[in-house]
Amino acid sequence: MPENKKPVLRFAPSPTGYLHIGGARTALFNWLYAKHTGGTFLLRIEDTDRERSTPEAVDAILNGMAWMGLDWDGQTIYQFARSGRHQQVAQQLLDEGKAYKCFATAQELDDMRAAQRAAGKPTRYDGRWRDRDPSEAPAGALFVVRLRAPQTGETVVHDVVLGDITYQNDQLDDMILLRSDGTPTYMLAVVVDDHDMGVTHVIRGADHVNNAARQLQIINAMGWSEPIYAHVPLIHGPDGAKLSKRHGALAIEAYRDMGYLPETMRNYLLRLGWSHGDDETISTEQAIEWFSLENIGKSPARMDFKKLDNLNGHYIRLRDNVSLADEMLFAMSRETPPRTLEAAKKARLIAAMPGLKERAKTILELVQSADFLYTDGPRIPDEAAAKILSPEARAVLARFITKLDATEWSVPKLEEAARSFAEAEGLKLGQVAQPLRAALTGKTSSPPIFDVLAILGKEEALARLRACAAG
RNA sequence: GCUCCCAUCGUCUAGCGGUUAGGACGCGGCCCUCUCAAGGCUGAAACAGGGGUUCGAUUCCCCUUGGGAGCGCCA
Repeated sequence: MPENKKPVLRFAPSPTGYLHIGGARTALFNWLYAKHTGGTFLLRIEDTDRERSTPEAVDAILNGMAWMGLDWDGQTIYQFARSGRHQQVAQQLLDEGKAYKCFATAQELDDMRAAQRAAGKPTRYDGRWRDRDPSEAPAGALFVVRLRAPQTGETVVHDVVLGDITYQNDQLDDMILLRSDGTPTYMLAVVVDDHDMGVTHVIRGADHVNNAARQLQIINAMGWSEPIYAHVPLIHGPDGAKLSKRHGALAIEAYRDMGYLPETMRNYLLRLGWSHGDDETISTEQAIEWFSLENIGKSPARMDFKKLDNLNGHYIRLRDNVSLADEMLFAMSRETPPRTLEAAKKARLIAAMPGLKERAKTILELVQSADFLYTDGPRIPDEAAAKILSPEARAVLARFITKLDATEWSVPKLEEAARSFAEAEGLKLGQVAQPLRAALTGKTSSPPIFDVLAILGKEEALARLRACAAG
């Protein structure tokens, strides 16, 4: 690329499924690099496989990008719409003798590969039509267009993360450019589109390294300049095996549904395969400032949900109370059956948020931990809370209610009341606080109990306590 | 089978010839404390193995082993 030109990046998913975690990271790296360099970030949907591409998948990818907060420049490019141009390039290659027609049938090729495999040989197209004249083919026979790839020498992929990767040309065969129905293959389409779009840097999954060599052959045949490659090692499951649905190759939106925040995902995915010294929690702004291709690691990484949880807790604590309430409401709206919250309860939720968000690792946990705020009336204690509410504890509560009723309803006064009450009763504060918590929230853990008292309000709090004390 | 890539605590990683091998998550202990968290302090925990190169290898080279990717008229 010209020295003084801004980089042009692209994310090029195929719409044959949702946007998974690996794709999201690839998109993130491209986006970050574009932001970092002031370059352009383009989105190209690789929908040349008409059988497998679906509009639903396109939506899933677009929605996933939006949720991740990754925006792109200009219009989304659909590869299929450009097939005319791809064919034009193939024709040019054909005209220049850099490509040729191959009349071998699919069955014929299957047999060829089976025989090669059986003989312990590499499975490669044997070039059977490379030097034959098309006139030798049966009249009207279908053909594919293949690249007349170099048979000697080597092709080297200069990769910023992996270094130079050298392939002997005799290890590479003549790849198909145009299928027998005349449609372009992925190999041709990527090269042509990247060239036409002015793409300078190709950041993509390491599952494409082998493709890079073949794509380079097309680039060379066309006399185009090669992009800078950065192949990012793949993400593996917790067991080190290939990421499968079972352990995390989920749609990026599944992470949203599990209660993770997009800023968490950006930070987590960034650190999975990229580093900046000892820095762990890196804001998106810092990431843009610091991101570099050189610091991408070479080895595959595994998903670690514990660490994801920890990071998510961090970002939950950083969020403002209102946006957190909105996240919770969104999560509740997706439950079956969906739940909603009236305005007064939402206000109560927001008031309680500072105490709530300190203790949650996911939005889902937040929703659960706040359930004592959604409705009025006595709580049904869970198992552990029921244990605390012994007859003695209820008696303590009954005595404390009288004092509480005469106390000014503010956090400091309430705490003061509880402390002096406990002292007078010869109890530890916990022996008063825990029954209070159990009666008020139905649980054994909650935000600080005097905050809970204050947020619930005198009337509601006393009602819950009276009901509990009465058994 | 063939081609290519990778290899530091359980996990994510720092390290770019000389370090008490650092940080983070998780795990243990202590502190704080009305619970649970958060936070602070602290402990255990790694250079896959073997050869070289070098005064000196976690670091450079080779082999082994172990992982992974690719080998479609899919992308």
